[in-house]
Amino acid sequence: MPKPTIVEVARLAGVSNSTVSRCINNPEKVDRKTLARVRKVIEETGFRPNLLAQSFRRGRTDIVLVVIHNIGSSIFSDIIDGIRGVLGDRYSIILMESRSEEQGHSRFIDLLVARQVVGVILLCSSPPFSRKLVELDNFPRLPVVIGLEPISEDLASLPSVHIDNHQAAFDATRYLLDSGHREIMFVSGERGSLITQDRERGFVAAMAQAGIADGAARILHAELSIQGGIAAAHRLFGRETRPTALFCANDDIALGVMSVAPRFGLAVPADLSIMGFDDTIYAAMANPPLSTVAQPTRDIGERAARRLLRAMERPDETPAGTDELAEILPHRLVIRQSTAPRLA
Amino acid sequence: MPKPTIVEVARLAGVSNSTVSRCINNPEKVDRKTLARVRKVIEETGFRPNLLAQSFRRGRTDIVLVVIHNIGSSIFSDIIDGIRGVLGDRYSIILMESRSEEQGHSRFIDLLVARQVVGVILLCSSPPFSRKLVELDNFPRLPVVIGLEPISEDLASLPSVHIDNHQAAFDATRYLLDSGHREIMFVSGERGSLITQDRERGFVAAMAQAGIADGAARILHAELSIQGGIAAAHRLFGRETRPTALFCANDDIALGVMSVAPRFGLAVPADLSIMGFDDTIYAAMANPPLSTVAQPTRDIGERAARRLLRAMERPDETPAGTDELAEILPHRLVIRQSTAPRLA
DNA sequence: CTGAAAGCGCTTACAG
DNA sequence: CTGAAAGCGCTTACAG
Repeated sequence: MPKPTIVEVARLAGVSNSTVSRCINNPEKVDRKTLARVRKVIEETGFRPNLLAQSFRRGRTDIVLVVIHNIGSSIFSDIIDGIRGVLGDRYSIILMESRSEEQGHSRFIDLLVARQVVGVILLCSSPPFSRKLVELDNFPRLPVVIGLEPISEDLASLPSVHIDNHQAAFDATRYLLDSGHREIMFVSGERGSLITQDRERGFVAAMAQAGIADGAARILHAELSIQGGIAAAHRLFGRETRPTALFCANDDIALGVMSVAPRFGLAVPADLSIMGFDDTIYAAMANPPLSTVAQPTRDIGERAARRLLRAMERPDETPAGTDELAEILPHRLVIRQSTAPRLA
Repeated sequence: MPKPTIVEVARLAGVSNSTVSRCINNPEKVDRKTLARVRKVIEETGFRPNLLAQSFRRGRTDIVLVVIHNIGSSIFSDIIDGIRGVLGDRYSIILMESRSEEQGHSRFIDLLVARQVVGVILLCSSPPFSRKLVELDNFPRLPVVIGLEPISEDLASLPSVHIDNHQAAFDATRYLLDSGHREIMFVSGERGSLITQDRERGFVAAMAQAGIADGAARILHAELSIQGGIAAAHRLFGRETRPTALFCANDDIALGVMSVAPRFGLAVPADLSIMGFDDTIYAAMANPPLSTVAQPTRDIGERAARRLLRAMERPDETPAGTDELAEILPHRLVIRQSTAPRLA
């Protein structure tokens, strides 16, 4: 048997389509008896409105798109929990990996332009996305909020929720300096992203404040992954002068470095202190447990979702008008056993 | 200015809506000159078909839903790469966490019933999903393929792609036995899932073959996470007789156990051999690197996608007719340094 | 190769 | 509180 439509329900209940529609969407506007009768028919027939038709007719869905870099990264898990907690009941959340865009399987723009989604939370604002979004600005504004990563230049007008990456990198570097280290290097992320730049400036500033002027020369770029960390370690430990402390742009890089260190005769933290970033669940599992910079992931998700909610509910309101464009959340140094005072 | 519709394009190009529609969907059926003219207008106006209208009209989308347990788990990353490689150009892939279902933010059924998706790949077939799917069977069949986990009883009629979990657990246990261990325990997953049962039977069988009859008594149930491993370790190491080897249902459990072992004075692998499951990227990073059972993740993704493709393209064909319902892929023992022969 | 026409399943003013 | 009617933007036989 074919799926029942609203027409069929109306016929069986002896009312008009309009009334059935109201029973679904505005039950308070319907007479109690009518409502009961219609609901009974809906129950009996197993009718469910065709969401495709509904969305089409209304010109909007109730789907929020959350873009992450890749699903393998555990840091997104908490953020998305936060998002779901805020958006959960009213909106569906679909996930998209920005990675897939890079691979050329691009549905992103289709989703947006076709108004298949009502809002977007960008948990990564890497170049391919930002450019595409900007190219879209001749289309009606779609609410977009950036979480986790600070905005790229392209997206400077969008609201965002993230930590102060400059300060976080400054604090982490400062901690290593205070532990007596001088030969510190920063294994940073991919060149060019704003988040990377922020952190690099924080690193350089902390080094400069400690009287080390060539901070910028002590920055290495790596892919933000275990592989990236391993590759960086090989470049790093092959040199004549080795650092005594390493600050890494994320925990995966730090774990990669840590796995390679023994092969170069380096013990962590005796010979080499390592500091990560993100405080993923694997940081605490490392041996030795990894010191790192924690971000309030769940909170980032919740706040990003709240801002998106506001933007979706009041599309007329200029985001800049409400409050600060960027919402800055506190970070926290988590000191474990991968860092230690420099041996004299 | 409002978004142009097909009507507007037709007017500007001096043709009918039908022709514009053909230019988009069946350009080969349109005169070259006409096509060029229409395409020019499309270009100039920036027209893009409203996918919502398109999908509604066609009664189908081009969206495939992939359900994973949670995005924090790195094992899904490769699988989804595989899926995307096969499905990528023709279909959009959206991800859904089954976790969110458990939290009650259920959009799953809506997505299916409303035909907002044309196919589903279930990378977890835990109870809430399987039950809901089964309840749906009065609705038109939606192509569904199960990957990674073997089917649950509820979903016995669906095609699936996975390793032989019974054999894999048997092989892993056998390896520990061959290394001289007798006091082996299996830290299994949550009770009741079919994949767990398969592995438990494999464990018991290997133990029995080695003359250890009480294998079933040597099974512990844990949540498939680092936390689960930590909790299991506390239960386990508090006992009087401690095992000399542990086989864990996934790498996260193994890592959790490994992180706790030192607190009980247990060195890995000297006092305790630990074997994981899945070979996630973090297994190789552990200290000592974790021995584990590798699944051909990318291949699982690709094959699941191919089966789904076939099911979507030939909806009439009974899945059972094509070939075996379950496609079994080879697993592989990856022996690193967390396992060692039992000390005499 | 092209156009006129019907229709997908809903929602939404509008009138009563 | 309810119904008749129009219409959202497309696609698809059908006729020419």
